[in-house]
Amino acid sequence: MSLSAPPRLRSEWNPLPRGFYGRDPRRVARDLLGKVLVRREGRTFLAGRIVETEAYLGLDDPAAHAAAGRTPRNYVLFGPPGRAYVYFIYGNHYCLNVSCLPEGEAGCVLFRALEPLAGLERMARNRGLNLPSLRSPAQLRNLASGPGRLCEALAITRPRDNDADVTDRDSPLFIAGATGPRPRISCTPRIGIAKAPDEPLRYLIRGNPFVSGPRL
DNA sequence: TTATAGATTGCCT
DNA sequence: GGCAATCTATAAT
Repeated sequence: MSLSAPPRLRSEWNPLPRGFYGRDPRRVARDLLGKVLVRREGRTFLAGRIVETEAYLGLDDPAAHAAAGRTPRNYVLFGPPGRAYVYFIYGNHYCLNVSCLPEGEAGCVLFRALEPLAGLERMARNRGLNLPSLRSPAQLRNLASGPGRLCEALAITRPRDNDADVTDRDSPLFIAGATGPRPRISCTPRIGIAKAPDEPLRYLIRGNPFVSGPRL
């Protein structure tokens, strides 16, 4: 299924350094594919391989929350790189981003889909699914495919997880590197936005079944 | 103070 | 494919 095999053991989840995030969001979005998003819930660890991301460029990107300038909602985007930006949308769902670019510049990457690696039972429960449904390939695909589903599976909410440091292995939310060959990547327009809909800023692992929406 | 759109999802026909 | 759910940020009055 996947060309590169991400680590499934907690001891091998080593956070990426802050410098990884202090770059152009397009580069970060592409390089995050294949990496591992790790969620700690008490003693339980949930993890998934990042298979789909979108870049949001900051003040000059009309589709980005940062385009409105710094507000109480989006202040994390203007802070140091490598922090979680969590927001609530459509009265129903949370979405997870990570801040990019040096402090003072507001770019970010939206996480759109995960391939579940660890804690699948807990994810299913968080999503309101029963455990037998995990045996259905379709249900398994839907576990964390989509920005809202991903947050529900990992129980990511605001304000609790907003501004979490994803470079700290003791954080409730961090991102670990991966070994093995780099995944094959496709680039498409972003999904679900009305402004700047044609910019090719969505990145995905080619052919991966956990990607949401058009797979290309 | 009121109105509206929104980086989504799931259920309906 | 259509649309309601349901809250927040921001724009308009």
